[in-house]
Formats: sequence, C-alpha cells, structure tokens
Amino acid sequence: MTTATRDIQPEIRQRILQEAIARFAHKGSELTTIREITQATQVNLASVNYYFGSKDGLLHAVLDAVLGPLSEARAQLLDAAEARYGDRPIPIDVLLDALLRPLVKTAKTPDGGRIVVRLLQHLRATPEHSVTSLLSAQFDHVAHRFIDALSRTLPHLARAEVIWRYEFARGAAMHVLTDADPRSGRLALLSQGLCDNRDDEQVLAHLITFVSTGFCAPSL
Amino acid sequence: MTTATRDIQPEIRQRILQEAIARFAHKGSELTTIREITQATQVNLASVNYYFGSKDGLLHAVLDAVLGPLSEARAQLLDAAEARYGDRPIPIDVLLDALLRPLVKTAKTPDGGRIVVRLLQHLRATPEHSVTSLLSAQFDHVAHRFIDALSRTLPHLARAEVIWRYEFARGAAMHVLTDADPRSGRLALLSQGLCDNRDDEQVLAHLITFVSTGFCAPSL
DNA sequence: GTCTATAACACGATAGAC
DNA sequence: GTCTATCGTGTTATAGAC
Repeated sequence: MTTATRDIQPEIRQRILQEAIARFAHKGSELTTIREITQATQVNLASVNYYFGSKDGLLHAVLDAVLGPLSEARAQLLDAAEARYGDRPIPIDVLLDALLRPLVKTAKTPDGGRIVVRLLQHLRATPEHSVTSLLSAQFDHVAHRFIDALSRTLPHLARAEVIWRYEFARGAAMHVLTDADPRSGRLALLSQGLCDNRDDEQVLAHLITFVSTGFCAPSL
Repeated sequence: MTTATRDIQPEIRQRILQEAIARFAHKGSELTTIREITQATQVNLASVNYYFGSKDGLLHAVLDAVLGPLSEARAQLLDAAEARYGDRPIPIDVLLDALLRPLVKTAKTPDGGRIVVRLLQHLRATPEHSVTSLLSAQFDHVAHRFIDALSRTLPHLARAEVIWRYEFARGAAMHVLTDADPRSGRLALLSQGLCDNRDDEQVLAHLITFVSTGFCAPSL
C-alpha cells in the first residue's frame, strides 16, 4: 500500500514524483533532501513518507517512471526497423538512430538540460548495488538486442568489438547531452555558441554521422 | 607512526590528500565526509581543517593535484607531435592518441577504476560554478590547441563539426573508463568479460580506431 | 602541532493530534 | 489524509587543553 499506486489521490503523489525527478536529475538523489522537494511542491514534509514509504522508495518510483519509457522507446524503434528490413541487415545508421534518438528526445528542463541523461549520469557516477541491478534489469535485454542486430549488420566484427563500439556510441551521446545548462556547458563554451546541444536534430545528425562511421572502421 | 619516522610527520598533509582523491573520486566530494577520510588515514578529525582550512579547501587541493598533471601530459604529447610533423598536418590518430592516452593511463584503484576519470564525471554530474570555472581554466587552453590541430588535419570540416566530434571522442573515452569496479561495470557485464577496460592498450586500440574513423566522416 | 570535546545545524523518519 | 513537533543521528567547524 505504501509503494503501490493510489489512484484515489493522484495529485500530490504525482507532483512529488515530478519534482523529485527534476531534483534527482540535477543533484543526484543523495544530495537532494525531501525537505527541498516538499517545500518546492508546497506539500507537507511527511507526504513523501506517506506516499512512497521512504526516500529510497521515492527514488525507486522515480527510476520506474523514467527508465521504462526510455527502454520501451528504443525497443519500439528497433521493432520498426526489423519489421521494415525483414531478413536483410538493418543499415548501421538506422540502428544507431533507434538507439540514440530516444535519449536525445527525452524531456528537457526549461534550461534545456536533458533530465533523464543527467539522472543516468548520476547513477553511473555513484554506483550502488540496488540501483545498478535495477538499471541492468531495465536495459540489458534491449541492449543485447541492439548488439545482436549490430553484429548482423557488421558480421566481420568480433562480438567484443561490437560491444566496445556500442559503448563508445552511448558514451559519445551521453557526454554531449549531460550539461545541466547547455548555454554554459562545455560544448557551448568551447564552440562559443556554434554548437547547440538543445537542438535535437542537430545533435542527432552530427552524432549519428560520427558513430556510424566509427562503427564501420575496420576490425583490429 | 606505523613503519617509518615517528617524528613531526610532514607527510600527514599528503596522506590526507591522497585519501581524499580516492574517496572524492569514488563518491564525489559532497557525499564523502572528513570523518571518513581522517579515520582511514589514521589522523585526527581536526587535521583537515588545520592543513586545508575547510572541506572545500581540501577539494581545491585535490583538483590542483589531479587536473594539472593531466592537462600537462596532453600538452606534452601534442608538443611532441607538432615537433615531429613540423608544418605537415598531424595524422588524426596521433592527435587523438595524444588527447586520450593520458586519460586512459591515469592512476587506478586496486579494483582497476580510473580515479581521475571518476572525479571528472562527478564534477560534470554536479556542476558548481566554483569548480566549473576552475575546470575550464585548467583545460580550455589545451582544448583549443587540440581543436586547432584537428582543424588543420581535417580542413574540410567546419569548426563546429570539429568541436562536436572532439566532444564525442572525449565522451566515448570517459564513458568506458568510468566504472568504479571494471569487473562489475557495464562493459564487463554486457560482454561477459570479453571487454576489459583495465587493459590500457586494449582500450586505446579500440578507442582510437573508433574515434579516428568517426572524425574522418564526411562533412554534413 | 595534535587532540578531545562540543557547538551549531541539517537530515530522514515517525508519533500522534486533528 | 494531512499536519506539527520532535527524536535520533550525522555533519562541518572550532574552542581550548596539552
């Protein structure tokens, strides 16, 4: 009853959840206080414990709300590509678009920061077993589907090589999407505004070009 | 105290600093307590304030100790490449090796985690102006040197394109080097041990192949 | 210089009124 | 369901003994 969804009072629970997503993404869950969240949401301090059991329960609710949709979006794009190409190998740029587009398209703060990406970076930076395994459970299946598809498209590559490049591609994407305030982030600073990571299609065009070409490098 | 001199111990400051580097890299400075550091170092709780003024002073000392050498190592490799090639453009893989090798070669924990990389990821995940500007002051100059050199090697690319790809390359590297314990990290999990990011030369070989090829993609 | 003791404050969680 | 008041614990920083 504490962790199950209560449809009777969706209002307060949802408001807390949304605020928590934003704050956890910005500073990480450990540095965010429930006092902060409840004050910003104009709800009582005790509400978090009432609706989510504990701060940790809130974190799990946040992850459930955020990670699932991302994983599903990837799976759907991959489904669509597989349906379109049937037995023929899926072009590398189509595969990488299916992998990375959902990440680029995730919700932004008013500043333009990618909420989900920042949340993921915090989880990666401070690994804790309970969330690591949750993350693994959420992403592993679709990750292996992508790796298998990539292997079919690039059959001359050893599996280890595909996995290295898969992680390089994810890293390249995550890195340029991490800035909390893109206008003062590394990319904007270095380029003096020439590169704008708030422009989804600009990011994707450059990103897919880079990682597709990298994937097609000869085997070692 | 334990083995060597029992005298006035001029090394307490250094022992604290080393322990702080390790802990800040692991959990971030905000989540690390000075109690933790002083207990592990077997020094008194008040020592941190005596030697570094405050916890924030300790953080700045950590950054000074870590960021400078990394930036210098990159600059020296770039110097060497420029000296070797004179007026001719430096090959793309030589440039990217100079950029990324110092990152890969940084000190590891007993587990094999790259200390400096983890520290940098924490700083990026939780941007605070005072450290962001310090980071910028430390890295901007050499970054622009690399971007200029990359532009000379790939003159058909617009400057914005070079900067996008420069950040993609850094992101790919940072991402695969972030794991605190490589044996249980994403890369090892996905590949079931096939990919080992503790092996510096293996990482560099795959990484440089990928990002060099990506850099040579046609202009958009 | 080194250490103990403690001040001053923030945190998560909860008991209990309404 | 919602709220206030508070408990127990943890934190940084510092005053003052030696």
